[in-house]
Amino acid sequence: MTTSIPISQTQHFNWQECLWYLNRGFDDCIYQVRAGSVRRAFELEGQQMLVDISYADGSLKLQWLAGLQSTSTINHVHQFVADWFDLERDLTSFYTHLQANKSLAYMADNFKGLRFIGMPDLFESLAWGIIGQQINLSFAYKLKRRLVETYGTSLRYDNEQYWIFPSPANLASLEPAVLRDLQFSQKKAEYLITIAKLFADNAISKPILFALPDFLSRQKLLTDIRGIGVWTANYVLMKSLKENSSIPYGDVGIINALIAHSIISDKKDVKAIDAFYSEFPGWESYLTFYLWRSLAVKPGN
DNA sequence: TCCCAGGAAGTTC
DNA sequence: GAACTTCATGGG
Repeated sequence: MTTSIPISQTQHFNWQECLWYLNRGFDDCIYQVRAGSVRRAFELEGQQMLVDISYADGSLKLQWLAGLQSTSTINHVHQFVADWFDLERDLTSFYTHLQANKSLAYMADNFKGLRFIGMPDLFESLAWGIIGQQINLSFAYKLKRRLVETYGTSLRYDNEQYWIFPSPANLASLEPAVLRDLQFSQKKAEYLITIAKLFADNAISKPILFALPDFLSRQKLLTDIRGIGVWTANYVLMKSLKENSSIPYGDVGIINALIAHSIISDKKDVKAIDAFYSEFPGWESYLTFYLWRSLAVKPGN
């Protein structure tokens, strides 16, 4: 059976752009992009599900290939997908800001309809942030795949295997040495296990973060955890909690994109970076995402 | 070989 | 506090 999720502001929605970003040359083990659709497995209350997501007539269509459709599973997956593709955003103001900047105006056309691709699962988002620290993205995706294929769960459908990110409980009891075998550094192994324990003990969760009064208090809760600095905290707040004004300071990708657009000339010029971002109040996270998008090049473009 | 990767923590001055 | 050092390994 198929279910449907409406999209706000469909004039600023381009499904092919979103799919292209998902499939932009990195090997993410957590979903599979096909022609016109993406497939992803979910797990809720011990139930595994597989959903094929496509676009038609102003809404996303979810075809349930496997797993139980109940009120709770449908609600869970719908909320996840709406967050994943930022379906409720109105980009009109963002594009106005882009067009006001000579160097970036092209993005409002070239990337039109690309929604912020989020990571709704907070644990996955934090784990991914830690994995991605200071290593190139190709290697980071390899580490993620090894982690998921060793400690995650999966389901088979139509001769394909669909992986589900390991639960905190499954990682909390590990020794760092077994992650070292997957080529995690000692520190990343320790960080990841520590965070898995915090999740397993319910010391951190989306509701806990959302209950805090503002951005800085959420950031502090995260950076007080060993292994999470400002970069990781702001990355996660942007990708998972949909903070609009989060800038992952120090991000190599952002710096390279700003240099490529002749917006800064020195990676240490924090003042120039802040001045640039101040042109996009409320859209700092989107701007960051579009800068990352600019680093990936479409064949033929 | 050398330098860089979508950093963080610890140490030194 | 700013500036190094260490971690750790793939990729160009």
